[in-house]
Amino acid sequence: MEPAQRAVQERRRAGRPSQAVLSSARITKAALKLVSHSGYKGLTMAALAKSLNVAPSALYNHVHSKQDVLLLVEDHLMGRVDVSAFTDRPWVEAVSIWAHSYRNVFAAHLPLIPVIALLPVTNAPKTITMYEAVTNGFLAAGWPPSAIIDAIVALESFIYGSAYDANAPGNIFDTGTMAPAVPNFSAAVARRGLKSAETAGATARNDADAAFELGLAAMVAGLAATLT
Amino acid sequence: MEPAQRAVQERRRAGRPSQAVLSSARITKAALKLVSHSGYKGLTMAALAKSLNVAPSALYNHVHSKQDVLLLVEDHLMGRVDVSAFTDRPWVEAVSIWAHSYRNVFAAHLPLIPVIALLPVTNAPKTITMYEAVTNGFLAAGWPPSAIIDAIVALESFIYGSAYDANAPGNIFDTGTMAPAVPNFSAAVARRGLKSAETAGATARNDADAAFELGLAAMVAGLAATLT
DNA sequence: ATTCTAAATGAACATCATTCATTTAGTGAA
DNA sequence: TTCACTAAATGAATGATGTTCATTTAGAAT
Repeated sequence: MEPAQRAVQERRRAGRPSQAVLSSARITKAALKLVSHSGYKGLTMAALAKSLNVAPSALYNHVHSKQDVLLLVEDHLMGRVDVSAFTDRPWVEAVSIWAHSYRNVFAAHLPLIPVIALLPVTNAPKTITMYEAVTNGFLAAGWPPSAIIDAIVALESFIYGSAYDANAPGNIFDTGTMAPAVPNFSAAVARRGLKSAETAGATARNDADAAFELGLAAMVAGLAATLT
Repeated sequence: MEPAQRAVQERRRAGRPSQAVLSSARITKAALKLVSHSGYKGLTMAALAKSLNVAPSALYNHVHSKQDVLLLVEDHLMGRVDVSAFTDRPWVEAVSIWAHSYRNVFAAHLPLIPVIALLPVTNAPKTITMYEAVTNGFLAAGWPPSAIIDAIVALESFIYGSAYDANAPGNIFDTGTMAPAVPNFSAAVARRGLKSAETAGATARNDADAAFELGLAAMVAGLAATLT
């Protein structure tokens, strides 16, 4: 059998191969595929190595740690966040489109949120590019440069928290045996999302979506008000 | 030596002791002390057991998992969140006081955020009590019950994200070698927080605080506007 | 007296990320 | 050409950590 058609089961012999087997891009794609199949619980260095037909220790020639792998995945996913509206739509609409896209992408990748929120963007080119597009949208809308980053951070904070909330179970506010002790909260939970005349046209598909729409509209309106 | 004055080094012999050594309350307090001394990295079941002068396996007679320990700690900390303003202050001010307190408490306990955001409150009495107080404040301000939970969830989402951001390193937006490729973002980062005439009176102690104040004011104003 | 349950010990496990010695392939300098 | 150096692979070992299980002991219930 030709080396180029090496079967998955065959062992490669020790030593540097003529053609490099691994690369950041291959590791990123394999990690993403692994996550989509088995979730983040399935994303272990051993499983990642196996999916690349490589020994686990080989990965460490390309990344310093598993955190590095997560950063690669994070940056790749950031390319899926839709910033296109910042070039041709009004600021309020563009922010909404961006925020929805951003939340949707990372709601499916919760374990990356600490990575995005805490690690410098220095080695995340797609992330940096995303920020440039957003910044341009803010500038075009007349935002003073000194306030833009704070506004973006505020919106991102809400987006990250909303990504978590999108994964909350339906019974998250179940008060159980304490219900009689907290009647007003229990009643509010029971009435959550009941259509009123005003909200009859709303389109939220579930509770988490409704909370996200409400909070996003509020923050965007509040931020827009600080501009005038 | 009396059993009551047992030294830390002595081993207890196997078998059920006359007086129970462990309890949820003791485990909670020991976990909290451990975290305050060594952080969440230091909160291992082995270290927790050692601090209680107990074998690690003994903990599992009182909690099902480490997640359970985190839930105990989370609920205990929720008692530190200040909801007092909801009884005697205007809604806008009360929400601000509550949100600041909430963020400050959990910014020091980041690993608990997934626990709060994803686990049912059913076994977290202090958390439930906190929600009742907040709900009462919303009701007193004239909020319709059907909208209260969504509003609380939206605010909490922002608070959780802001707790993360409060732990971000100072160089989180360092674009490094990509700076020339993203000039507007880099400039906005450089100008972040520069005092303008309008913000000259602001009191933010650092960038994260400034973003939190901006976002909170925006969301509170936006939410208040939906009431009228 | 006997049985059952709760709560402790201590040993063992399984899972993981990570490190290290070793091997092999290419590259650049002497 | 030779030699040294670096890059990239293997495979074995390590250390940390959460968790389980058999066993022991104490008190409560039958």
